Amino acid sequence: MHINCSKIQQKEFNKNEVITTYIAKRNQLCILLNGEADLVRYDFNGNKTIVEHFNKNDIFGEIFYTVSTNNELFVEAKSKCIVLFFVYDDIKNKCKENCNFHNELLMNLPELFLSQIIDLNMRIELLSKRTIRDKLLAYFSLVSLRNMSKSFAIPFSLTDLADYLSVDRSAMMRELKILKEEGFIEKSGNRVTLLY
Amino acid sequence: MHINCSKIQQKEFNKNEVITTYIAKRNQLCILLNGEADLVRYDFNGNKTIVEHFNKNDIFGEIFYTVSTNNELFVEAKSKCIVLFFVYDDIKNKCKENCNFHNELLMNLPELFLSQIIDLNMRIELLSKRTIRDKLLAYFSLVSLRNMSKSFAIPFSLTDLADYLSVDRSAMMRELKILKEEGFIEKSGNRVTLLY
DNA sequence: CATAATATGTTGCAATTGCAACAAAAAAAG
DNA sequence: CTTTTTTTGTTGCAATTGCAACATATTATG
Repeated sequence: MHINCSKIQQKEFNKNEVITTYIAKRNQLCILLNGEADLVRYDFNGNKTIVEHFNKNDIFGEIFYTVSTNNELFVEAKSKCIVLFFVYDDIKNKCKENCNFHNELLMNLPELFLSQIIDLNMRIELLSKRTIRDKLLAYFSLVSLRNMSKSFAIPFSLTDLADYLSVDRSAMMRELKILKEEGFIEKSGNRVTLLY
Repeated sequence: MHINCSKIQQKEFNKNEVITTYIAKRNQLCILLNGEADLVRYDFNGNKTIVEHFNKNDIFGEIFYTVSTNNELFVEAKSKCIVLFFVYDDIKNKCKENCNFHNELLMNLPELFLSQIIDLNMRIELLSKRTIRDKLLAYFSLVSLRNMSKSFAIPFSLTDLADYLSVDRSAMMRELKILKEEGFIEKSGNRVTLLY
């Protein structure tokens, strides 16, 4: 697909490159056309949180954060990525060049936003679990549902999973071990099988 | 405003009444025209979480939860509420009665969804804080920003605030006391002043 | 206004979690 | 194929948190 609108930018990123930093002034909306990326935050204690994990066709950008969070937020490529950059005002107010791209995006906006909301609500359900065990089990049942199988590969390194669940890695490893010992799960490498 | 479409329902609720339960089959979308309400979840351990707190013009409903969460979710009126009930398909596929209401809602959907996303992202930021102290401080700074003042009333009971931050109430009370003792905040009743 | 129900405030104790530090394994880089 | 870097796995210990059980204050309700 060829982009004929001067206001849309398409860029490529290599693994570990920063795709964008949230400055919350430019009203940027991005679409991940290809690859995987993480939205990452470091708080003032140096704790890293993987706020979201993006796959093909996921959207992200400053427009989702108005109130300043005083923490640095940035999106990092986890593999080779192709990203489209829009300015939200050009979508909302209809691009003057009246290009297909902007119009089509405007049509799809509700569906895109809706799937984003669904993702965020699942995220909140995970984070609101009180213990590491409950977070792990909730996360596993989610991935299991997605893959429609009791056996699946965690799409994260375990280090990243801890940052995603917002818990200490070593404490999470300990809990994983206990879950194995108690016969709730089987695990080898990043492959998990639910035994319940 | 008079509703001329037979597919839209408007209902009133008294305090503590259940406005809707999420069954995730009816594709329901609701708009809170008046009052305040909480989206509440109880997990299998009996822990209550206030997932979201809704004010006038906020939206909620099943459409935001597709993947079954196996936990009971319901919306509870915290004061007298007036609520509009839509079915999302009637909005998306354009209502056959071609009523103003559905059309207008369709127009506003992106903005409504967007503000929902912004709310959810702030929620995630709170929940991903590692300690009760950090959750409290992040929450306070949020309310402070909203009210544009270092001094503000918490719009929750403290019991509800604990359920909102997903922490034990007594542990939260303890932390509040320590924050007072260490001179970070002043607090009397549900009125808090930030001293930093 | 009396009574019931709910919310606030407190504490000891046990369980969970985070931190620090390390060894071993695996993956990436040259 | 070596070397470097990152990830996994483990543990002791300290800090944080949750639980249970209260007393008191405040708010609803008849």
